[in-house]
Amino acid sequence: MPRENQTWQSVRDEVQRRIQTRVWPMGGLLPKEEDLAQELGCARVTVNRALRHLAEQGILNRKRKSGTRVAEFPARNVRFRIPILREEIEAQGAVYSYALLLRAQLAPPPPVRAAMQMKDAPALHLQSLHLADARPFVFEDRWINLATVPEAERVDFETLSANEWLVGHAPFTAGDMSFGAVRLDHPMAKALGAHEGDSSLTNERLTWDGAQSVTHVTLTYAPGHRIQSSF
Amino acid sequence: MPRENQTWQSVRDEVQRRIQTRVWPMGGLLPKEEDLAQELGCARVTVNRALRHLAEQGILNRKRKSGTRVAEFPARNVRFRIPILREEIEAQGAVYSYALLLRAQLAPPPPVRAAMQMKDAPALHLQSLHLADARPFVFEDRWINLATVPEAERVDFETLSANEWLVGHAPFTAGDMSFGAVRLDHPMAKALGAHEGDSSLTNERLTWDGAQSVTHVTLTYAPGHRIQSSF
DNA sequence: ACAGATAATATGTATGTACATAACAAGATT
DNA sequence: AATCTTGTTATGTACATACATATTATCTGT
Repeated sequence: MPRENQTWQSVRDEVQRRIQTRVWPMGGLLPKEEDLAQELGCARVTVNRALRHLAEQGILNRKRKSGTRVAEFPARNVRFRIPILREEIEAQGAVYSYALLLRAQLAPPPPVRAAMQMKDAPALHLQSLHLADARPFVFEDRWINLATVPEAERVDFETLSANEWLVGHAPFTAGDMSFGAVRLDHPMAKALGAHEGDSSLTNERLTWDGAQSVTHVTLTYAPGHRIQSSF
Repeated sequence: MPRENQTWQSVRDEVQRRIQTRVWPMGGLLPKEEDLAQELGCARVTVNRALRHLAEQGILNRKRKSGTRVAEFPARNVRFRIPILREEIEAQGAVYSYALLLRAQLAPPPPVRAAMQMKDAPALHLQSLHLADARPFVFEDRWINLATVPEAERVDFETLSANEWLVGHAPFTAGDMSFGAVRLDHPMAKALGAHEGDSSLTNERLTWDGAQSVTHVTLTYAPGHRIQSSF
């Protein structure tokens, strides 16, 4: 029996076409992989890969035994690329620079301490500014768990940003990230070269190495900054 | 020759472990799939799947012939699940409700028209509010391209939100999304039950069906709202 | 020396096959 | 009826193998 040598991408496209043209309505059940493979003239594994890909994007829901259905509400999974700050700035053709504003060693305030799940041990607190073409781009407020990364205590972070040092020295296994908006208070506005009361995008990250927290960062972008993605 | 029946997940974990423990330093070259497969006692395809997965997350860079390297700057791809508003609200245990504030048919303002790449044809303009437990959750400002979705003209959107109607009636093939922050002006603050000058997270989406734009939305969340993700 | 053809190589993917696993269904047991 | 057991089924994944494709390295003729 001749196979027509479909690629998994072509299967994906055909499936998407059938969803768009309502051949398979929202919430509807797809034929099983085996039948689909036979109909399209390819191997089941090829269909499997295509469907798995669409499921990862949130377009299909798959469950063993029950089968594959078109997602009722296409809660698409949008992916944002989160580069290191130097890269983000240089990618837009600007010159990157960095300034350390504060370096202290003390117990973090309760909310941070709770989020990082650490005892009342001291942590390293850093505040710094990342600039694009000498204009403030983002303000970084960071806590580093010295129980997890003791070497950080001996780094001065004057020339190398914690952002980059940690990437090279503190591996992590998992993390959480969130975006929000914040009204700039006077000192933050001053640091960012903006006006008090301006609105900024903030990005909060918490990383873990196993069960131990590594670092907690809050990035406050200069007003007007957006993060983008395509899907 | 006995295979040890590795799963691709176990290969992924082992690779991640070696990256973390600096067995394979940042920017370093990994052995080729074939060798790795032999070393770990599994098939090359299994290694392929594991490495492909890590590359998708931005942890590895792969290029034909050149091989696989540990990403210099681990620009991890963070995925956000973007559900329909009703789902997002009900998922947090609140009662969903919706109110249409404005419905008009006119040519969109230049920035929107440019983004949607439409002539000076009229579009459908909708403003509405989505509420969680009767408290404003997000303000929606939407333009619908009537050249692409003419049926929208005959829908009143009084009870069914455009958010949900479009999901069921206007398929799209691609889209862009961005997040930003905005300072609330007086009318917007009033609509959201907030104060003028408060800071809100905004989410802008533009969807396409092939070369034609479908809809352009700006969501303005109530102050304090954050979007989250794990990685 | 240089441009263009050619070979070598690592990843990418398609196939047939086999078995694992989750989830539901139906039947057996209490 | 409630619970436990046992099938059945569709997806999930592992393997050997073969070939495709992109990219680099090398050779070759001028």
